[in-house]
Amino acid sequence: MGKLILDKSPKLADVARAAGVSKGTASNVFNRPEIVSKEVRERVLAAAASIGYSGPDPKGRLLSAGKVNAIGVATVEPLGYFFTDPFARVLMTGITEACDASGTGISLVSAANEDELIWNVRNALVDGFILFCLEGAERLIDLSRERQLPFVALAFGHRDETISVVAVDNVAGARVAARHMAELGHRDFAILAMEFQEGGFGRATAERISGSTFSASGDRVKGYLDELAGWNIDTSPIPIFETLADEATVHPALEELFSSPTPPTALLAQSDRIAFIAMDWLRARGISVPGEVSVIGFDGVPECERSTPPLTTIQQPIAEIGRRAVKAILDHGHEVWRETLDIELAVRKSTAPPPARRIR
Amino acid sequence: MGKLILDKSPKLADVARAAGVSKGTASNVFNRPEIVSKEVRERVLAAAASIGYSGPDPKGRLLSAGKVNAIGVATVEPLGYFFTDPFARVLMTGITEACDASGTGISLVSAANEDELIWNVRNALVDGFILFCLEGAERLIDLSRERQLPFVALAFGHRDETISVVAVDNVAGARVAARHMAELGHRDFAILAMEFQEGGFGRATAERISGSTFSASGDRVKGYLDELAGWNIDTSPIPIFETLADEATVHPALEELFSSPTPPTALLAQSDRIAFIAMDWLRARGISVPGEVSVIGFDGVPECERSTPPLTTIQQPIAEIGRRAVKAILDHGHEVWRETLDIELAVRKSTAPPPARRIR
DNA sequence: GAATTATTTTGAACCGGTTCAAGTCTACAC
DNA sequence: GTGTAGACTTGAACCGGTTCAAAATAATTC
Repeated sequence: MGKLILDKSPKLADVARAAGVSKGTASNVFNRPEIVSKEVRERVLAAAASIGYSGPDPKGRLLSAGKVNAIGVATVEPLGYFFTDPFARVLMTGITEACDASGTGISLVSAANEDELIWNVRNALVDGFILFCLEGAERLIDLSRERQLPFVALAFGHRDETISVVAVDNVAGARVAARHMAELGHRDFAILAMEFQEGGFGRATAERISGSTFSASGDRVKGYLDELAGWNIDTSPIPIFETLADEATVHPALEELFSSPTPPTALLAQSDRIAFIAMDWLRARGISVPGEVSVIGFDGVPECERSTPPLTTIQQPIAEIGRRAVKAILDHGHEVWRETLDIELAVRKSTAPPPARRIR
Repeated sequence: MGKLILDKSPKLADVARAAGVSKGTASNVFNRPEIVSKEVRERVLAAAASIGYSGPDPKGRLLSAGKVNAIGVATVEPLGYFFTDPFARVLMTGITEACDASGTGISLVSAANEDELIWNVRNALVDGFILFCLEGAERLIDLSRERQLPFVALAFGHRDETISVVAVDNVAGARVAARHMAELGHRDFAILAMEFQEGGFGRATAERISGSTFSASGDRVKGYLDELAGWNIDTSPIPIFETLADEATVHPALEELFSSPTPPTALLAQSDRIAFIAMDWLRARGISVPGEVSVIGFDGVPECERSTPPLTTIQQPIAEIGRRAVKAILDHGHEVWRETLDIELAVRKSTAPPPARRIR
């Protein structure tokens, strides 16, 4: 009955002392019990039980083990983003599948504000990062690079060839979207784009597009225009509106477009979200989709099947992107790993030939 | 130009040596720069930059800091559960809100199989656990207790008074559900219950119910029956079917119920999920809801508003449960914290008075 | 110029484990 | 009785930081 009072939770060394063995042996009892003699093993276990020690603290193990066995999924958004955003949710499904299969944990890294994000990325206990590069991609990438851990950027067709990326070919996807519309006979287009540069919206100028920081939006515009040019359509008058994918920035664009004497018959939306907002607005205005206006989205979130009308869109292999990202981290670590996945056209009910009077 | 080759990533000690200061000072440069003289600070930073050191490794800090600054959210399900299950998603929304507000990270702890779950719970780098106790509650609770970290169980009206719990009053909720149906005039009931004991389904016996391991289902049955007894309804013939909340176990129950000469006019479903499956089945059979049969759910997931018809249900404050759980961990640590939140009846379109011919 | 006080810096202890080369012990063969 | 392989154990080094009392240095006061 040595010390009766134990103010701190017991540690491995206490167990070892209580059992009269070395720390090394005590450690083995918990991690490689088979190499310890039965007798000693039981003695150590008994000692552990008697002083209330319930196995090695992972915090201690971590340092020497080096590996956390978890990957961080990071984004510049509040944490709730992972559970509310449709795209993110499907992506997470893919990520979780791959993590489950490999016994890897997931840490959500994110923040409401810049300072916290920095702290969170710097201090996340993870073996690598998957970055949702929706915006603020640069910051996130810089921070991750600082950590000197493997990381892979998603949905980010960045020019920087030195970072790992799993993404789709945005130019090709946009071409497919535009081709679909052209094949249906449309000739009057408008583009509802995502941000080209931080926080911008409104009618977009050519320089703003070419100087886009967020390359996905720039690439998609390029894809649309390249394709349409191939159909002998003069692309220069096609209006391009930059939006933040919310009603506040999409509605004004629509107002402007549909107050024109010759409104577009085909709306090329750079994301499903933008397309949904547009369709809601059109319905509220009594403009029929696809009767008067056809709308095509981009991404292929599950909601496309349930919208009214169901949205024709460019389907990204969202979950697959997630799975590949995990593999990139786990199997390829620090090596630069770049993968481009195929997209598919998913035709639903929001696209049709233009109204007869508008066929030229 | 001392050592040109650096095979391992530099550590704080290397920086200190390179800058000619003590390790303690180097540490201060990164954590409390204000107490270090400008001159020394710059020298250390320069040394760090020159040998490629990018700030203290959180793995090292962890040990002495003690706190991870993250809480684990655990369940006995594959990781994808957090992103696909509607109830879980709303819960996570609440949890993320509270975590965002307090700058706490989230680790998802979960597993496809038992062994992995044990490993994951034992090794999760977290300051506490929130347990989704849907099933396998005991295991999860035992494992968490072993870790000697604060934890709180959700949606688990466990008898064990020594664990922290944030939940709703299932008995009261069920009473409200039954009362609503009774007030509408229903007298012919059937109960579609969740599991009472691991993996069970089919017609449930009284002993199976009273011996239920998963108390939520038992409590809800109790609530239904208590309330109905108060309406002078003989509760003994009310059929109670245990289900796994999937089609495979709900459909047979419905087959049996609706092949009877006097099928129920009121279906008390213990979860929205069960209610949705029931409504789908009824629609497929051409049985009108709520014309011929009224259905009430339990939980209040967002889908209730979009089902056909929209589901009348017992609304749990799901997100609030999540928020409170985080607070329980963060603010109350190891102390036993028990909270019972109020439920609300959400009347939608799936309940109505019984068909005239069935009013007694 | 000595005594105080404020500001920096140091160095050792500590956080809680894991690892592995070297050492001890046992058993069995010759 | 000696040699040797096999089975356990030991103990020190290490993982990468943080912390804080004490020492050193600088600035102020009288």
